Formats: sequence, structure tokens, C-alpha cells
Amino acid sequence: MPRMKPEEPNTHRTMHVVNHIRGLIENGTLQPGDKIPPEREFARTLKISRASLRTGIGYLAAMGVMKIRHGVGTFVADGPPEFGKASLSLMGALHGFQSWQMFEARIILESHLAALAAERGKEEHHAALAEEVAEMFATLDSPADYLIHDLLFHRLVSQASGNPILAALIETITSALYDKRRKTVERSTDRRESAEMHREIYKAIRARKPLDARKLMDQHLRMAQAAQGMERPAERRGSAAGQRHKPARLTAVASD
Amino acid sequence: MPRMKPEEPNTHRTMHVVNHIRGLIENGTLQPGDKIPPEREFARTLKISRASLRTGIGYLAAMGVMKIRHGVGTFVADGPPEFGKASLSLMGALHGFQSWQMFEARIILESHLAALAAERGKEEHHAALAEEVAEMFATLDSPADYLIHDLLFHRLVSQASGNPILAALIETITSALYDKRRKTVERSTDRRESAEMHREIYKAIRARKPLDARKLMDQHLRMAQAAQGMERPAERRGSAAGQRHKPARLTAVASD
DNA sequence: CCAGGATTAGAGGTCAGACCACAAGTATAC
DNA sequence: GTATACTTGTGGTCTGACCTCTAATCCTGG
Repeated sequence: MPRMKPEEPNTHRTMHVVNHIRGLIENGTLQPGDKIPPEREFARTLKISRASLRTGIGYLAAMGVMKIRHGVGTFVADGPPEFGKASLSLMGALHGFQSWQMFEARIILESHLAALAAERGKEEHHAALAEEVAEMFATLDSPADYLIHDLLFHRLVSQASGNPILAALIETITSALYDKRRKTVERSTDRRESAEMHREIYKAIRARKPLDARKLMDQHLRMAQAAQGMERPAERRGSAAGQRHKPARLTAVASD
Repeated sequence: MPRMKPEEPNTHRTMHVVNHIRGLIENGTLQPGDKIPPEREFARTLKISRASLRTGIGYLAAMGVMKIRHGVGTFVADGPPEFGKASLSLMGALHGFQSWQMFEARIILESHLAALAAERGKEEHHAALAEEVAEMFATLDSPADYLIHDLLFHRLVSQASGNPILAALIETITSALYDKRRKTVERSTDRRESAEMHREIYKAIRARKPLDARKLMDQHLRMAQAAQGMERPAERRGSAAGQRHKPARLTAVASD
């Protein structure tokens, strides 16, 4: 019984769609912000059912590569690179991620990011950073506004680092941490000190002093960490969290 | 305004499903490795169509939270935490990630991971690491086998760090780098030196010397980076937006 | 002429049920 | 006793009709 099927037309439609779109992106046919054809039409083009096409698009959307707008169309993501928003959150529920672990990851990544920004930052980055610092000082009385510029500052540092992958990683973690941050900022009374630290970080980056930038960022984040009670708890002991005043000691900042 | 809507029965079915399953995971009803009910039955339970349920499950599968096995069932992921496999790869195509950037991220993360492992590693981790080092020395003549133990060693370091988030990040990057690695290992002639370095790293971790571990890991990775020609290229013009070149060919060693 | 509401066109979202493909276990033939 | 064939359970795909949302357009009253 001869196999009349030399090729493999099945290969899971989902991946077929994913790879097709991936190809369109890689060869430049599709660029960030572009709109893809309507589902019915696109499905006909690819010779598959609309349902399968939707599965594939859903897959891409879940990873943040595509953005679907009901009633309007489906587009290629264009904002700052970021992994699936719910991703970290979901995995947190699954693998028991702790807040302090997220913060620890953030500290490590962002400290290095600051160092890289100091090494590679361009004039434009410096200018943008300076502006955000100014805005922070100008909004010391408005927690909500202050937080916005705080976030912007950190995002700019990411961009200035010149490594979009690390930036995407940080962006993902930060967004997962955002809710908790907003709550604490409200009752934070040391915004002045915070702004001051940002200014120091900015100066270090501008002066192209990687080690200083790294150290200052590390210091700044540890302070924020403490303010939000996200230190690493002492060895696995007690159960529920009450107030803890345990000084947690993490990895020392070592200079290369 | 007669249209008071106390509840919101629509809220996009997809998210309905995602949140439902998320809840089951958070309250412990569903644990890693568990099998969820068959689609037809589950759909009936949730009062939605099978198609919608599948969309939701697809979303979770795309992020690596669920694992689907055709003809068998759908399960909650159980392996080491990892973000969507294709995630980084897709985003790379979209935002023009470069190999050297991935490697840079890896170096930064893994160096710290080594330091953390030195601080927090338990006896069991030390034993497992020792074994992998031994295996590496035993497979110096078999590139393929050597690579396996190399990977295992690094994964163990991640686990020993006690921070599953950082481990997941590294796992994601590493898997994206895997293909290229395999190619170069083949013609690498300095496996002995490599094994030696792993041994040094192991010793530093066991001796609980974070700074040494970090330094050694950093050194080891930079060497690997050089061996694979993934260093950061000299200054070059870069536009932040989506300028299209042809990133098809990266700095990586040519595919044989 | 100019709001501002009603209509309409286009796109994604959902549904239903039939049928296909794959993996395992079970029964049957030898 | 082993190998093949059948049965069952589960995910994968297709069809095509209908629902909902958005935005552009038209139409009406001022």
C-alpha cells in the first residue's frame, strides 16, 4: 500500500500559522504596528479554517507578539518588548513564586542595567533621564504622578542599556510588581530621598561610571524593597507573615 | 439608565477560562503534572462552548503553564519553570534581538545565580553538582554527551540559587541559545579546560564563596561566548524603532 | 452649516455538531 | 505467547451561522 503522502500537510496548523507569521515578520513584510488581514480572508489565503487560524493567532497574542482589538483588527505588537503579561503571574501561582524573589530578580537585573546604561547610554538618553528626574522633584506631592515618572525613569535606564532582552525581562517583572508598588507609594513619605537617589543614579550614568551607577541603583532598590517589606524572609521558619523586622542579607554587591 | 449590569457574564470567555484554571491552581485543586478534565466535559462544566475553552487552554499552553498531548489529555506543566519556548525566539524576530544580547543576558544572570547558589546551596545540590562535573570529565570524548551534562550542571546551579524566577529566566534564554550551542560544541577542542572550569565553579559554590563563584562563572561564560563568536560587535548605528535590515544572518557561527 | 444620534459595514468572538487523528488499552487471530 | 486488529477516549480541525464590538457614515433637527 503505497503511501501517497510524501509531504506532511498536517504539522499542526497552529504552528503552521505561527511560523508563517514569524516568517512575515523576519522578512520585513510585517512590522510592529502593522495590521494583518482579516481572519476570514487570511484563513482562505493559508488554506486552513478560520478556527485554526484563530488558534495560531491566539498563541501569538498570548506571548505578546500580536495584539487583538475586537471589532477593529489584529496587529503586530509595537510597544516596548514584554513577555506575556499574565505569564509571570500565572507561573507564580503555579510554581509558588514569592514577592521577594521577584524583587531580588529585579535588583540583580536593574543594577546591571544601570551599569550598562552608564557604559553605552547616548546623549538622548541622558537628556530624557534628566527630564524625568526633574519631573520627579516637581511631583513630590503627588504620589500617583511621582510613580509614573519613577517608572519612566527606570524604563529609560533599560532602553539606555542597549540590551532589549534584559529590558524585556525587567519590564515583565516590573509590571507584575506594579500593583503592589502602587499601594505602598501612597504611604511613602520619603519621596524626596527617593528622588535624590534617582538624581545620583542619573549623574553616575551621565558621568559614565558603571560601577557607581550599579552600586547606587542597587542601593536604591534595596531601600525600596525594605519599604515594601519584600526582603527575603529568614530561613524557612514561621508560617504566615506578620511584621518582620529581620534584616535580610542578600548577595553583596561585588565590583568586578 | 436601565442597563444596570451588576455582573459581567461576558468578560471574554478566554480570560474566564484562564482565571478559572488559575484559581484551581492557586487553591491547590490543580497541581503540576495533574490532568484536567476532557475538553467536552470541562466545557459543559464551565457552561461555554468547547471552542472557547480551547482558546483559553491554548493561551495557557502558549505560556508554558499547560502542556497538551494529542490523544492523551491536557496537563499542568511540571518540569522546570520556563516561559513560552517560542516566546524569546518570536520576540527576537520582532524586535531584532541579537545573539550577543542573549549571551550578555545569560552571563549577567548566571553569574549572579552562581553567587546565590554559593550562598544558599544545600548539601543535596552540592552532591548533584559534583556528580555532573564527574560526568563531564567522563564524557570528554563525546561532544553530545558532554553538552548534556554541561546543561544539567548549569540547571542545577539555577536550582541551587533558590530563586525560581531567575532560574526560569535563564532556562528560557538558554533554550533559545541551545541550537547554536550544539553546533559549536562539536568542533570545540577545549572540553577539558571547560570541565576544569566547571570544577572550579563547583568548588567555589561548595566552599560558599559567592564572589569566587560569580567571578568564575562569569569567566567561564565569557570564554564560551568568545568560542561561539557572540561578543558584542563594535559600535554601530542603531535606530530604536523598527528599522528593517535583514537580521536573518546573525553573528553566530554559520550553520554547518 | 453643524452637532449628535441612528445606521451600517467590517472585524473579531462564540456557538454547535460532525468528523479526523493520535495514543492506549483490549480483544482476537495465528 | 505474540502480533495484529479493534475499540475507546482525547485532542485537532472543519463548516457556517450568528453575536458583539468599533468606527465610519448618513441623516436629521437645530
